[in-house]
Amino acid sequence: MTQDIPKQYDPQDAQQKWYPYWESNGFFNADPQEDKPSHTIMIPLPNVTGALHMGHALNGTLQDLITRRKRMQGYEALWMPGTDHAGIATQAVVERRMFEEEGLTRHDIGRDALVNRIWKWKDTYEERILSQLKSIGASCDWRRTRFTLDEVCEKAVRRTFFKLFKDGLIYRGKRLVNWDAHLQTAVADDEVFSEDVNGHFWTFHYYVVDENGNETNKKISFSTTRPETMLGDTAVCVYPGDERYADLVGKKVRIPLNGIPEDRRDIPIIEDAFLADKEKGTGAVKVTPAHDPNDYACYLRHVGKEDEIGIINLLNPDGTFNENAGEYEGLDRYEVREKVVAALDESGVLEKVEDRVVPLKHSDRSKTPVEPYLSDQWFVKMDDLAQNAMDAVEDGRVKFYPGRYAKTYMDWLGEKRDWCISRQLWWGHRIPVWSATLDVSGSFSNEEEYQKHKARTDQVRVDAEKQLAEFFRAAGVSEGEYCIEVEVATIRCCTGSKRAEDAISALRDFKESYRMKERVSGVENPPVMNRVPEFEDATDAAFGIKTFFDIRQDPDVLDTWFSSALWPHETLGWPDEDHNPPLNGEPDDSGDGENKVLPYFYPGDKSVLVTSRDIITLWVARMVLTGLYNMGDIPFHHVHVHPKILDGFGQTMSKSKGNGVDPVDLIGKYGTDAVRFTIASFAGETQDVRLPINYECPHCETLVDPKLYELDTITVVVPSSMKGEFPIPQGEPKPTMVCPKCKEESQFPTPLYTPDPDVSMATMDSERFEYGRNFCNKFWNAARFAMMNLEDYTPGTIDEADLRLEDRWILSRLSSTVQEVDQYLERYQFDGATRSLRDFIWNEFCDWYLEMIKQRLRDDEQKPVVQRVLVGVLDTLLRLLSPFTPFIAEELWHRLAELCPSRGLLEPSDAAESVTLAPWPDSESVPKSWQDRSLEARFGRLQETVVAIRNVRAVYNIPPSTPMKLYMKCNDEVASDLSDVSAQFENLSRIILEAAGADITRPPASASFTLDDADGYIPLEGLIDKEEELARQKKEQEKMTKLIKSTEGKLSNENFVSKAPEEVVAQARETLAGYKKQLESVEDIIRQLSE
RNA sequence: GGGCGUAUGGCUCAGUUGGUUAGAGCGUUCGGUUCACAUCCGAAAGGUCGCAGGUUCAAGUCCUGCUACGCCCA
Repeated sequence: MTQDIPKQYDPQDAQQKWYPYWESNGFFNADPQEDKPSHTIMIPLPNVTGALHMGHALNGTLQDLITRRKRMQGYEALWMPGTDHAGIATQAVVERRMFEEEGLTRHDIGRDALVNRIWKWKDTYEERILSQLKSIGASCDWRRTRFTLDEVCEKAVRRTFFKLFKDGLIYRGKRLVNWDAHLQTAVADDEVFSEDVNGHFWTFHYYVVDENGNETNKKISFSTTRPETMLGDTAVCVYPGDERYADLVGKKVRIPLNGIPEDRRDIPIIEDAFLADKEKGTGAVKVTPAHDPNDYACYLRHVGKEDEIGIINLLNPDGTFNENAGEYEGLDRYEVREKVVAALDESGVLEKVEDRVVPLKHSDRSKTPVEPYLSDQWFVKMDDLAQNAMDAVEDGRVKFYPGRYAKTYMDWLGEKRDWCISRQLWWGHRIPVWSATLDVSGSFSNEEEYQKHKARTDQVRVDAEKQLAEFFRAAGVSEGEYCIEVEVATIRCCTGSKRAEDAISALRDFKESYRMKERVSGVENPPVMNRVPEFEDATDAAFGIKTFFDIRQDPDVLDTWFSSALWPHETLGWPDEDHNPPLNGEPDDSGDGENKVLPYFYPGDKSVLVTSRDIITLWVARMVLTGLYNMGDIPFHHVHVHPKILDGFGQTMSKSKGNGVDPVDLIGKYGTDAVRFTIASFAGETQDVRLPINYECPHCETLVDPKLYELDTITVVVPSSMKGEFPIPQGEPKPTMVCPKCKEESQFPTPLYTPDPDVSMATMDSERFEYGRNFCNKFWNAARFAMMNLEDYTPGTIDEADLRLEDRWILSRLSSTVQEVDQYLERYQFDGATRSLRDFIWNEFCDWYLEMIKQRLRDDEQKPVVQRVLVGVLDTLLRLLSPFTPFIAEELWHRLAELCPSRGLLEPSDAAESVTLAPWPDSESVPKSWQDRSLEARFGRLQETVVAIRNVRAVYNIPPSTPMKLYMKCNDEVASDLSDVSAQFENLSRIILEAAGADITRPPASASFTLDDADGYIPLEGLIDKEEELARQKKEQEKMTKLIKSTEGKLSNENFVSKAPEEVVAQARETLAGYKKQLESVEDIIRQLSE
C-alpha cells in the first residue's frame, strides 16, 4: 500500500482531488451557528478589469490562511468573495478595445449598448478571477459571491445615497477635475500619473489700459507653458506689496487676442500671496481659474471680495475650444496653442521661448494628457462621518497591524475633505436623483412688479413639490421612499426605493414616448402608450403637468468606492432586515423572517481586513465610515496591511510594464502549495518584497536576466539579451531574446507586441518559488519515510518512561514550534510562522529526529512507542501546515488515516475526516510543559559533536566508508550523556565512540575539536596531515584569543562591572571562562602537534 | 514642501524590551548514487549592519543630521 507513495509530491494531482472534495462537502460554507463564535473576512474585492496578479495571490493566500486556521480553531469562519465593477477602469478597457477592433466610440453605439458590452466583459473576467482564486486554494463561501452592481449591492447603494441625501450630507458643487478628453470623462487623482514631456516656456506681456480703455506703454510680463489658456485669463496676479507692480494693482491689462483691440477683454491686476512668487520669473502670473488648480484656488480666495475675478471655461468635453475662445472656437487645444503663439508673436508681445521639460498629468486609462476642467459634481460632507471613523481607530475599536498605518488613515480622514462621488461614466450605479427645470423666468422694473414675480415663482416651486408628491401618492409610493428638494429653478427628487425609482422612470418613459410620437406625427392629443401597468393611473394623472415635462435622471454614476465602501454590510444583505441574503442567487429562508446572517457576521466576534497599503484611504477609511453610518458599528476589528510585491528593479508589477508573472503560471510550474508557502514567507511587517523575474529560454531552459528599456512614454522590462528595438522599425522583425547559452532566438512576453502564433516563446519565471516547492517535497518525503515504517502501527497511550532523548527533544521542539507559529499568526507575521515551520520540519524533524529513530524503527521491541511519537508529531505537523499548504496536508492526512486512523500525542483518538476540520494545535494538545531547555542543551552538545566530526571528515576528505574512532575528554556527567547516545554517533557521523571521560588523553596523530564542555579526538593515522591540522588549530587559537581579548576588555571596564545588570556580568565571566578553557585545549593540541 | 517607510554577505530577506561569536534561503566552492528525499545529503567561504555624529558600561537595535530609494499627501 505505502510502497506506491511516489518519490515526488505531485501538486496538480492533489489540487484536482481535494478542492472539489472540500467544496462539494460544504467545508467552506459559513452560516450563523448559535454555539460558535464567528470570524469574518471580506475579500478586498478584485476588479473585473483584468486577471489577478501576484499582489492578489499574496492577498488571497493570507486571507485563506487566516480563515482556514480560524475554522480549525472552532470559529464559524466566513470568507466572503466577490468582485468590483471598477467604473472607469473597466469602461476604459472596453472602450479602448472596441475602438481598436471596430473603430467605434461609445457615442456611436449609445449608453445601453456600451453597458451591455461591459457586462459581457465583466462576465468573462469575473469567471476568470474566481477560478484564479480557486486555483490558489481559496476557501471562500462561494454561495455568497457578490458583484458590486448586482441587485443586493444596488439596494444598499440606493439606500445609502438616499439616507445621506435626506440627512443633508449630499450636495452639488463645482470642482476642477482631471478631464480625460479622449474618454470624455473626469478621472480621479489616483487615476492620473505625471510624466515629463518636452515642452516650451513662453514669456509674453500684456499692456496696461488706462481709465478710458486705451492701451498705454506700460506692460506686465509673465511666462506660461500653456499659452492657449490666455484666452481664459481673468486676471494677472502679483505678490502683495511687490514694489515693481505696486502702482499697477487695481488697473487693467488687455488680452491681445481675438478681433480688433476695442473688442478685446480687459482683466484686472490683483494681489495674491499664495499664487504669485516674487522670486520666480517676472514675479507676475496669469490667472486662468477654469483651467488650472492653483488659479482656481486663487479665484475661490477672491470670491465675494472687492477684487473678485471672473472664471471662463474654454473647453468642450472633447478637448476642442468652445465659443468663449472667440475665433479659435472648434479647434483642438494644441492647434489653438500654435495659433495663439503665432498671433502673439506677430503682434510683438512674445518676448522669448525656452525649451523646457514640463511635468504633465496623463490619464492612466487613455494614456493621454488630462486637462483641468471645471464641472458640476456631487459631494458627500465628510465632517462628522470622518470624525466618527477617526474615533473608531483612536479608541481602539479598529486596530491596524502594523500599527503605523493608523497614521495614514488618521491623517487623511483628519483633512475631512468632502468626497466627490459623481463620475461622468456610463458603467456604474446611476445617481438616483431626478430633476426638472422650473419656469421662474420673468422681468420686472419696479418693486411692485418684483413682488408679483416673486409671488408667482414661489408658487411655481410650491406647486411643483406638491404635484410631485401627488404623483408618488398616486403611484403608491410612500413618503419615506423619496425626498424632494427645490432650489431656484430646479426641482430635485432623490428616490430611496426601487418602487419610487420605477414610478418616476415610468413617468419619464411615458413622456419620452409621447414626445417622440408627437415629433413624428405632430398629433395634438396624447396617445396612450408605453405605460407601465402598475403606474398607469399615476402617469395618466401626471400627464400634462409642466413640472414633469423634462424630468430626467442625473446622467452620472457614483464613484466605484461608494459601492465598495458598503461591501462589509451590503454583502450580508443590509438593508434587508427580513431575509437572509440569497445563496447561489436563490432566496435563503432559513432566517425565519429575519436577516440572521448580518448580525452574526457583521462585524463578527473576530474579523480582519487584509489589504495593501495603497487603499487605506480610498477604501479602508470609507468602509469604516459607511459602516458606522449605516450599521452603527465598525466593519472589522483588525486591519492587516501586507507588503507590496515589486519586481527586481523595485517597481510595482504591471501588465503595461511587462514585468509581472501570472500566479496561475507559477501554480502550474510549482504547485499551489509551493506558491502559497513561498508567498506567505514574504509577508513580514516591514519591507515590500522584491521578486526578481527571469526569462526562461524555451530551447535550453537557461535563465536570462531582465533589463529596463526606456521608450518615449513608458519604461518597460525586456530580456537583457534582446535583439532588435522598440518601437519596431518599419519592415523589421519583432525583437527577440537571444539565449546566451544555446544562441537560439525566441519571442518573449511583452506588452509591446502580440507574439506570432507558431514561434517559440520564452516564459517568465521567478526562481524564488523553488523555496516552497523544495519544502513541500522535503515534507512529502519525510511523511513518505514515516509511512513506510508504519505498516504495523498500533495506537496506544505513550508512556513517558519509554521516551528516549530524541523523543523528548522533538516533543520539546514541537511544543515551542506550535507556540511560535501561533504567536506569529496572531500578529499577522506570516514570514515568521513559515520560518518556524520550515526550520522545525527540515532542520530538526528531518535532519535529526528521523535520522535518529531509524534504528529503533527496525527493532520490533522499540518500534511501537517510537511509531506513536512519530505519528503524533506528523499529525500535529499536518494540522499546522494545513492553512499554509492545504493540498499536501490533505493528501497526506488521508494517506496517514489509512495506516493510523487513531492517533495522538496524549491519548489516541480517531482523526477527523479532513485535516481542514481537524482542531488547530494549541497548548492543550501540545502542552508547553514539554519544553525542556536543559534537555535541549544536552541535545545541542550532541549536535555540535556530530557537526565537528563531520567537519573533520570533510576537511580531510575521509569517505563515509572509512571507519573512525572518537575519544571524548569531558567530565563524568557529560561522559554518561554521550554514552547514552553512543549508537547515534555511528548512525549520524559514521564513527564509534571509543571512550569518554575525564582521563582521556589525545591519541597521537589525531584530528581534534573543542566544545564548551568537552574535547574530541579522532585518531587518523595515515590520513591526517600534521601541517594541515596544525594550521587548522592555529586558526582556532587565533579566533579564541580574539574573543577572550574582547571579553576581558569588557570585564576590565569598571563601568561595565558596576553598571551592567548582575546577570549580564556573570554571563560574561562564564563566557570568558569557557573561552579560556577552549583556548587551553587548543593550545594543548598545538603543543602536541608541534612536538 | 509635509508624512510614512526602507538601506544588514553576490541576490532576496529575518534580527522581539539595547546584552554571549549578527542568522536563513538562493547563489558560489569542495565532497557525496548511505536502503524518505539529487526538488537530496555533508562541509566551507562570504557581512567594518548606507554615511557622520550622539546617548549608554554596552548600539544592527535608541536619538540627531546627511545620502539614496519607495509609497502617500500637497
